[in-house]
Amino acid sequence: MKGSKQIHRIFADQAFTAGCPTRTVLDHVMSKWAPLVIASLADTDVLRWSELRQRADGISEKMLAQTLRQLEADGLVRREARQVVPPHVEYSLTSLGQELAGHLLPLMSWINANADEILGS
Amino acid sequence: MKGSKQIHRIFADQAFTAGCPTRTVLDHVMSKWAPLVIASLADTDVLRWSELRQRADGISEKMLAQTLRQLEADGLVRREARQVVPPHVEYSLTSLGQELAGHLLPLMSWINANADEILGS
DNA sequence: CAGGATCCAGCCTGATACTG
DNA sequence: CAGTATCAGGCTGGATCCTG
Repeated sequence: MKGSKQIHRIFADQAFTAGCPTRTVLDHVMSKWAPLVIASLADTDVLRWSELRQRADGISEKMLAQTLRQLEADGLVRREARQVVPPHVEYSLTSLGQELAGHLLPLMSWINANADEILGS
Repeated sequence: MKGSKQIHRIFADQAFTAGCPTRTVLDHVMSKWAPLVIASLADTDVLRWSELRQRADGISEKMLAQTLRQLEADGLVRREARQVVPPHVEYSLTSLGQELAGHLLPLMSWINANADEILGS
């Protein structure tokens, strides 16, 4: 038998084939801005719209809205709006989102540690 | 002091600001196809072009070429071509690429395990 | 403050053809 | 087998303006 030395058998069943649910979620999580939003919320627990715009440096309002709505629909981010004037909306991670962040943050830390070497080669 | 309960301080220095090297690497690693290519190589050690096309289900030849060249330039993937007819080219992860895969595979495993719950909500 | 609506540029994809 | 070249089309993402 060949290639059985790895622990993580990612492509075992029908995972990560085109159109598969796993692929859909992968595209959501690996989208351009989702990692930054999730990491920001993991870092600070609760953030408002304007704070998220600063953390995810360079994001447009459109993409912040789109990313937040997507993450909320996926049950990864919780949105709480207080009915006041001016509006006050708070975003935070759900427990599922925190689980995800537990895997995402180490990856981003590694990128942070190795970015210069990667681009320097 | 606020927000000091997390271990991973992702946004500590100037990391992940727009145009920063960390952001560039993040975009490479989190691109649409790079995760699938890296996971495929982590799974099977050595793969040829046609095998990679099957693993990264749905990828076009153009994007496979682009993704492989990017990963090779970043020092994450090694390309070895034997000068024979017909051509025989092998792709594998560098040690740096294997390090990355070590963080990427758990994330993808988690996605595989939770995809249905995420999309079902 | 927290978005929604709109328009436009660029990237991605798909198809096809060609090369060593 | 392992790609490169080209072109058309659709979709994503960005910039700007507008609203409760």
